Amino acid sequence: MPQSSKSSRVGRPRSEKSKTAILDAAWKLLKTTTLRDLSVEAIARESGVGKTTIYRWWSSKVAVAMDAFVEKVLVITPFPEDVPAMDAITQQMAALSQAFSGDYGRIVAQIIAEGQAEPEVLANYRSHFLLQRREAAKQIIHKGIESGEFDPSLDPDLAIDLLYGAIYFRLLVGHLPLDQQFIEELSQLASKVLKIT
Amino acid sequence: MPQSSKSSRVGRPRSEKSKTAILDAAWKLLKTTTLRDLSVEAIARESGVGKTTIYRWWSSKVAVAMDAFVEKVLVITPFPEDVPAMDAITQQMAALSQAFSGDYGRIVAQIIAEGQAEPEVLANYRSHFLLQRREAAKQIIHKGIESGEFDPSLDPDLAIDLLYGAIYFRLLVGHLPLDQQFIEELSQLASKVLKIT
Amino acid sequence: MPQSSKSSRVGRPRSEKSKTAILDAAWKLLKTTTLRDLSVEAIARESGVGKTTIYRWWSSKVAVAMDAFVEKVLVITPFPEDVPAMDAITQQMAALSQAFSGDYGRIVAQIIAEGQAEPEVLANYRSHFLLQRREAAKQIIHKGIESGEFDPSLDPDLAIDLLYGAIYFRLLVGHLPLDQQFIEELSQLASKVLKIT
Amino acid sequence: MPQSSKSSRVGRPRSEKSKTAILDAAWKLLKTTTLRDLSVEAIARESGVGKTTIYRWWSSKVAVAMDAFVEKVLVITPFPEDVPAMDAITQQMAALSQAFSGDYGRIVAQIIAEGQAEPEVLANYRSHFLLQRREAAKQIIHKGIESGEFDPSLDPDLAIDLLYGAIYFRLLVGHLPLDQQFIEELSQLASKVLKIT
DNA sequence: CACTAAACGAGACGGTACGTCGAGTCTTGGA
DNA sequence: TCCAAGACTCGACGTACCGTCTCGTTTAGTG
Repeated sequence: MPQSSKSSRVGRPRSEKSKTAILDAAWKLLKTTTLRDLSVEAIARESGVGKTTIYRWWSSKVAVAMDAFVEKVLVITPFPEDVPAMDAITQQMAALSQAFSGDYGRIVAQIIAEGQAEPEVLANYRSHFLLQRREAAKQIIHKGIESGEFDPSLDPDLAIDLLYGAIYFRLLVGHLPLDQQFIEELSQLASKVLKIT
Repeated sequence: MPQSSKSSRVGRPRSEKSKTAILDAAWKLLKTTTLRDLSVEAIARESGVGKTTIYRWWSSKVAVAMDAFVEKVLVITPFPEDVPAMDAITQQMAALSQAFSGDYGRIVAQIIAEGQAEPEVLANYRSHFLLQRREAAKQIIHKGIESGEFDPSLDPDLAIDLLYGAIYFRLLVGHLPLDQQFIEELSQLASKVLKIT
Repeated sequence: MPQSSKSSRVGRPRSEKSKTAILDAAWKLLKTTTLRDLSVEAIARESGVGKTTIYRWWSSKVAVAMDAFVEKVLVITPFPEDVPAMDAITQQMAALSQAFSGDYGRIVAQIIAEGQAEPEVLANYRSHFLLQRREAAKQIIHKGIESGEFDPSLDPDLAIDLLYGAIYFRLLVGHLPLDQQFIEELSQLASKVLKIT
Repeated sequence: MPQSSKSSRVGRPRSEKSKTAILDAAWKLLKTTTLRDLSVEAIARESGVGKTTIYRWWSSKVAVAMDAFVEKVLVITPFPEDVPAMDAITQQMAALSQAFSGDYGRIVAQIIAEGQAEPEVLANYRSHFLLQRREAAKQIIHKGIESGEFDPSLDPDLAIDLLYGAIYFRLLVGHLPLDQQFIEELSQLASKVLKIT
């Protein structure tokens, strides 16, 4: 996207003011309605921007929502460093569960929901958020295996799916809460999954 | 809703023909579009029924879809009986993964997706599908604990969230497929989660 | 249009209230703006009616304007009866000129203008207004010929085009006013055109 | 606008290339669409010119169209000289009718149409085209009166409105064609209007 | 057997949002 | 200072569905 360097340098440049107004408005609206009920029209109204301007830069309301989301919450839930692999995993899972139990989670859930009808949205979610976190998690698992802490026969992808799948499952289906007790028990069970038996 | 017994017995009774026409039409449409793009208007058009009739008996298109879904797929993926607990679990997970990798899965995913904006839909999903299967799974886990096969310190809910969460995670986020390899590895890892170490 | 008698009698009947609200609103707006600047959106807003309702019954804003116009001014400028043919013509021309010098004329001019881009509009104007008046005028000319008052070699169509063409010319091009002097001189010149020389 | 003589001589001079590109593009587009459907945007696109440049020199698309029109067709339908007044009139009317029955007429009609909503356009039409022709016609009528050919009691303006009004009437309302028969009968009737009885 | 009352199909209703187009204005860098 | 390019706000377009509202028409049972 940042075709920075040389590319088209003629014409009026994109207005940063409009861009941030749009993202701010989207974010503000997202906090009070569902992504489902959000509309491009409302974003335009709220941000004082023409609808055309939104459509010029984003393909749909969900794309706007995703960008707004990225801007606001990108830095959340990093993996801790310089701790044993097991601790890094459990601490990050705890942080994610925590984050998912608030606004952050509600919006992630809605993005994944919209993604069921728009594959491109889901693909964006994966490439913008999920994959890099999975990569980080895999690194840690590998480190854990190398240090003899984790079971070398593990498939890291599957292990991640189990541990994080539990979090997403509760987030999306809502049959049980992402509360403190969940976090604690999950950490314990994670040991069983990851460590050598 | 089923004010069965005594209540109002006067007036024209509900038309079974319309009911099935509606559910059939909904199901047919669901196979070619998304639940998102399904509309009450289209169901009415397709089934040759007045919109009013649909709204008289269902609160939304998702409610219709869920009923259509129930009618068609209720009997899928039972837990096998008279086998060791571990086998019962893995066989059922395999069956569910299999089912989720086709139309069944696509529609479940869309129902959960719609549920993000309509809590009542999600509640229906849980009460109509999820909970009874979770109950069955818990029974089996308890049986496994009693027989000394499974770890008695397990929280069955959490164990289920890990194992089935992995399936739902892949179904909803689509980062990896619900294929044969997944099923096999999942079964192996399930042992680690459930059995005594 | 009035498919009165038998035709489709199912479904909710058309709302007379909406119909008149639409025509009233259109007429009101026409008095303060141009037909060009009139919009379906504005009519809907002003009449408190959904846009769909307008589009259900009319093909464009001009069609609405024409109907509004018909409703309001259909009865204007009839040919007087029981007077000599010459007087009938001149009196009606005077009445028309008068009418055309006000709102009535402004709107007729705009309808004809819109008609330049939409042939169907022009066709409607001709069939709803023009032709019946021309027929009436022809009748009178024939009567005048029979009574020996008018020149029997006249082509009534052409004569009408000259006399009324002058009125429309001034209306549409605006180079000279449709004032009292015009009316008087036109009446005199009409004699020359119509009578036996 | 033509601040001709001395005024600001600094800065980049107006590009003749752009000017002709604009007028050519406008004319080309006019031949395939209506003036109504013509847009500044399309002219800019077609001529490879910035919209700003068009707005810098013309007030609207109609102004451009009029200029394009002037450039292309100004020299049409002069009054013949050195013939009897009656012949000069009828020959010119014939030529005008002829011209009006083709592209020329279609565009004139559309200019007058646009003029209903933009008075300035109509004023331009009158000053650029109509008035000079009317002046010429009046000259001829006066000549005819002086030569004893025409009725001295005539109001030339009114006479012109009758004769040319018939042509404009048919052009703009389209109820009858501007064909050969019309031209012939119009010439005959013109005699009756103009000559001494 | 007539009467009542609810369900039915049809389809019109007031709305909201869609995604697009063109209007006229503004803001760059280059000529 | 002009020009092309192109981004800007604005307002209207015509369409699709929403959920509600009449209509006239079944289709039972009840009196």
